[in-house]
Amino acid sequence: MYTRRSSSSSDRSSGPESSSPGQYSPSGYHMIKVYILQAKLDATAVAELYTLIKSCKDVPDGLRLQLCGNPSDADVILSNVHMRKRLERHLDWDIAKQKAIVTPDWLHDSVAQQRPLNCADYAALGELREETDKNCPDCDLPKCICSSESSKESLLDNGTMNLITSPHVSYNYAARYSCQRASPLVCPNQRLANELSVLRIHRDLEGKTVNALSYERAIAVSTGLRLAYPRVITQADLDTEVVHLPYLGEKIRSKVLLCFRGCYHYVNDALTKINEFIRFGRIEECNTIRSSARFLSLKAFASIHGVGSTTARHLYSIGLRTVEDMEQYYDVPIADDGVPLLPNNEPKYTPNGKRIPTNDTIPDLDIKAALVLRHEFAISISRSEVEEMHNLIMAELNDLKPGCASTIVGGYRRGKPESNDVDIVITHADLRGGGEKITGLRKRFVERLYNRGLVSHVARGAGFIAQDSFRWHSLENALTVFRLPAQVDARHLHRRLDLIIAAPEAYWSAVVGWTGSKMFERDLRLWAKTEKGLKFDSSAVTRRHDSKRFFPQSENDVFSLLGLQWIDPTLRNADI
DNA sequence: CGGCATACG
DNA sequence: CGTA
DNA sequence: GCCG
Repeated sequence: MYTRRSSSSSDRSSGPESSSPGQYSPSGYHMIKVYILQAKLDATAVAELYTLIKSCKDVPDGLRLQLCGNPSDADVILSNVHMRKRLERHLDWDIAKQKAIVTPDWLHDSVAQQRPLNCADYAALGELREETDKNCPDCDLPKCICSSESSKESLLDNGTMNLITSPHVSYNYAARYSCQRASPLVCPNQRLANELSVLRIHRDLEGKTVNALSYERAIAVSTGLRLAYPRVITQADLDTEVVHLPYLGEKIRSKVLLCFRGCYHYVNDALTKINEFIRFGRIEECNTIRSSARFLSLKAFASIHGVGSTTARHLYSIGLRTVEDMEQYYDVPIADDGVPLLPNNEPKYTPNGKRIPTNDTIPDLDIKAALVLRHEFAISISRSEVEEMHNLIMAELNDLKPGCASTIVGGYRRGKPESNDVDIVITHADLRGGGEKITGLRKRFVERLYNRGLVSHVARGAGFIAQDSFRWHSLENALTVFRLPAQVDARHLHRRLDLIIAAPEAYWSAVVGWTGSKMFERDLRLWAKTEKGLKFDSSAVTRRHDSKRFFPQSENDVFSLLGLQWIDPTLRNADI
């Protein structure tokens, strides 16, 4: 049974391991969700509060705090705003009355004593002292299932919290489209998938994209096999069922059989007529590919963000062989110690901790920058770090525009323990109708993150601080490079972050469109076209004959509009 | 033998 | 052409 | 490379 765990818009701050306020911790303290209202707090103060919250994780049996990206999800709100009028600019008064609103001192003192202190003593607004007292989460009674469950997201609450993937889907492993099958993250036939992946990458790098697509489909089928065969495939399986699987045609099937059967394979040697012995469980062609210098060079080139197979082949053709050759070719500055130098992007601060606006363009994530950042980009991102980034980003956004809802999508939502990047879909009731409102918010948000020193680069020259767009959009995305503040994470690594701003009517299409995996998305679109006469993209479902657009109101809506069974995000891992 | 996802910059 |  |  596969229970759904994270597709409501209110998963803002809910990783699978996060607790709701009603749950007990081993320490006896409840998890307290803290929101930081940034108005009247400078960047240094905010970073210090983040660090304090994070520091509690290292104290066993201590205070349990969780940074929270949205005030309505919070138990406690930290604020330096003391006037009702000013507060209402950032926070709905009805929500404020359901929270404990305290000064940052509450956090300092509570952390110092490793216990939640009495909120009333720290009330930020005299007018709300009573509510703050009443809503204070320090009560040690089970009835303290206080506040936040009641203030659940209404705008995007889609009523599909407890969907499960139909068992029927799990036995659908021979279906033609990966959006009809269940593809779990880990499959026991991993070796087969890895071998096929070598062939896929090779075909891709050599420009044979349709061949590569065939291998992708074969891999996607292999990933779905696990639920039908909860074990490694046997000879008997091969002889009966596997031969009927889609996308394992004559050529790929012979390689698959080779990989599984493993024992002997006959390659006709024209001269000696001697049968060659093939190593167990491997596809001979993969060995050739893996040891090819050209393959290794092309693969290394294409691993750089912004370099695809065409550019990789070009670089090879003009004599480049290593990424170090690329550094020379692209004039990447190298320090005395041999480490590539980043252009001087470090934000400058006033003594108050406010960033000095450079009024400059945001640096572009071009190939040169990507070369410098490649080592950091290669370091994977843990789930807790993804959540940390999300919380911080939403705290910033809700300070800029209160009331935003968001979902972490991409590999994180598919359950991957480590991510290469972070994708977040964001919406707000005010964005209905899209257009300039979305462009405006995206621009202001990225600009703010840049000025806060949280974003260092933006992909494809969208970095002009002042810039107008004429086009109408219900969805916009910003491909950025993000860094957690050094006070929050000493490594201060550059991470790739994709922000997708969607009109509310486009939200669920965007969530499905950005959850992936890549093959799952291609098959959704192919299924929609060839089987249903529909077009699916990340903003809507469109009927092809009259262009009528449909706006799904839940994730399940997307699937049912397309005539598909809902599949849990963790079973959409149709790629390796 | 034609099609293979769709959109954006 | 490259990225999602 | 595979499918209709």
